[in-house]
Amino acid sequence: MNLNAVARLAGVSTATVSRVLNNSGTVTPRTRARVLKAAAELNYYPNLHARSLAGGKSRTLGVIVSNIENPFFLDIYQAVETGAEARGYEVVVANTDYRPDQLTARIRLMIGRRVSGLAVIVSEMDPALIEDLSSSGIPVVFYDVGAPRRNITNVKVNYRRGIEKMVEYLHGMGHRKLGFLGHHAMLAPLNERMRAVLDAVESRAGQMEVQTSAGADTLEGGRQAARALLATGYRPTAIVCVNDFMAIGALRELREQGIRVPRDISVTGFDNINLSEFCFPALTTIHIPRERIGQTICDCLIAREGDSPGNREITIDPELVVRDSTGPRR
Amino acid sequence: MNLNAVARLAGVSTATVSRVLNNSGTVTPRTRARVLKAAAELNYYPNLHARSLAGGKSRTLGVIVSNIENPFFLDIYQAVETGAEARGYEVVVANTDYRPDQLTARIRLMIGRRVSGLAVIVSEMDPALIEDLSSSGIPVVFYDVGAPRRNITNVKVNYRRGIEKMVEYLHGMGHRKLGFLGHHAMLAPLNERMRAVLDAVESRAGQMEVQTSAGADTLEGGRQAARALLATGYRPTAIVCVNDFMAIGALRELREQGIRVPRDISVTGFDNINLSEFCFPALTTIHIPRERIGQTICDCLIAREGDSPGNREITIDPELVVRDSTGPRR
DNA sequence: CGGCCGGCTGTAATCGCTTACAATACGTCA
DNA sequence: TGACGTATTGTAAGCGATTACAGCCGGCCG
Repeated sequence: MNLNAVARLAGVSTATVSRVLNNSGTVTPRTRARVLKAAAELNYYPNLHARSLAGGKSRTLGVIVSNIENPFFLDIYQAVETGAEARGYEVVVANTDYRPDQLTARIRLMIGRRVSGLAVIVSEMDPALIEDLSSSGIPVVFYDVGAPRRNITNVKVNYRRGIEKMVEYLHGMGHRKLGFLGHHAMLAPLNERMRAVLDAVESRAGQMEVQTSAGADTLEGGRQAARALLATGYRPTAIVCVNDFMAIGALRELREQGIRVPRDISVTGFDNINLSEFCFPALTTIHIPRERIGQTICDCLIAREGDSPGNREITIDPELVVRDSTGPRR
Repeated sequence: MNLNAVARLAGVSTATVSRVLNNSGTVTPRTRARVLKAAAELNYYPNLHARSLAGGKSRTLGVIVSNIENPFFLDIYQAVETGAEARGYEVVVANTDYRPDQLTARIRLMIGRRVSGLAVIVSEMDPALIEDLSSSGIPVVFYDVGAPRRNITNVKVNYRRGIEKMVEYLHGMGHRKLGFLGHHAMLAPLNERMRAVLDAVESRAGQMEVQTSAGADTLEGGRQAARALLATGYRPTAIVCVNDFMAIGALRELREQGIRVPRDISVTGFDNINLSEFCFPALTTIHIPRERIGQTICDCLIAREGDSPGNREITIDPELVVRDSTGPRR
């Protein structure tokens, strides 16, 4: 079932069929109707591969995330999708599970698909890959990693600032012994987020201390990280989690150990995913505007005529949201 | 950056390059090395559109879901992804938000992409679309809707049975006044799930009664549906939710109204998503084996040589999982 | 020494579409 | 009536791969 078949049935040339189907050029209403009728009759759907091959553009955006199970990433994907749809673009999403080899494979795949723009929302990036992408020429947005280049825009969240607000808040509530729960992808000692916590604590040296623990970036991972932390015998009065998703896992572990939150231990998240309001107790967290990030990504990737893509850096300043999972030290 | 460029740089023909890149045919180790070097040097990534066009196959599976925000759908998608990856296939996912027009558009898109298989995991289907898909000839799996055809397989969960188990369990716990929380896509009076509840209650006529309420298939939707139900003045002793996701929303509403679960009201979910163990109280629910469903879908869509696709119906019998959100009536 | 065979490469058709350019038709105006 | 501009349609050259088929070359056998 191809253009040719439709053309034959309608008694016109393929060019005309193409024009009708794309609303381009000029076509008599009569012919247009004939063509549409033929297409419908044959149950014809244009081959999009052929279309992008011939047209040289795919009208498709790629989104690569570390863990689509974590609502934070899902929200960003959905925001991009919304923006893309409004502009007549498709979105394809891929997951890396924090695995560097997967990241490489996914990026290859996206380049192979000749996406017209690519958003890479992952925690760590091999510089070689950045180089690859940069030289590929397609507009790229990196989230939270890398530096602007010709065709590369960076969206950064000021995590450091967010963590500082959080630690300051906890300090103000009298907390001095902290726990920090991260996920494995953050084990790298120079990880931005972990560093931010350590630095924030160190800047109040002598007053505060912190111990860290890690698990997978899942509910269960958060639970296990909490369990591991407590199993060491360390007794923090507040546990800072790298994100809300893991915090919810931690909440469960504490609940099952009979530790009351926030009475015995305060718990904080990060991201302010919807779920953070629906868990019990509702999480104190840091708000990251995922919707805005998604829009920004679209704006950068789908550059309007004459707009040059890339070479910008956009920073987002996160805000503290206090709910029920934190309270004064007792 | 195309095959031709690589061929020229390597001093061979495009056919040879193609053979090297696909590990097909026979190529001297020396030439192979030259080609690979040239490809690497040029930063060459094959154009997948051209590839599927020429090859006539896309090695891509499509998955269409109603609401990817609901972990139930996400889990199925991920399971399909896992199975597909193991077989060297890609997966593209699309969301309908329960909108029939979106469903049509997404199916068109998938056909346009010439996916080699399509899984449609949505609640309602226009028969015309089924017809369309059937005649398109691509292997299709419908979840929970439609009937087997030449190239169509059906995976069905015996909801009726699941709901019956649930109602029976609640009845056994002494509950007589039920509430049912659904989502809007189920408002259609002949909806399978709602009917199952009504039937289960009616079969115990005179003893049990039920009132229903609906919201969006989101956390907030569950909360609002719960609020709406209670706002009518109706006081059920147990609330049955159409799925876990909405149940978690309902839990929040009850908590905020000072209604204790399960002391004052029991709450049940459906699906047994991971979250159902992590919310508070942990949900009594019905287990739907998402992983197995995903595998089954892969098995059906990626038929081995000589295997004829479609024309089967697979039924899954769900199981009751009792946790902390339900208890005896008081 | 000629013919044949098998391993390696190259040539060119093909996939289904877009699009620049050519061709045709038709109405208008002098 | 003939020239001409405009609106509509057709012709055919790509887009970047795959792949059937043909060609070439060296070795082996009779």
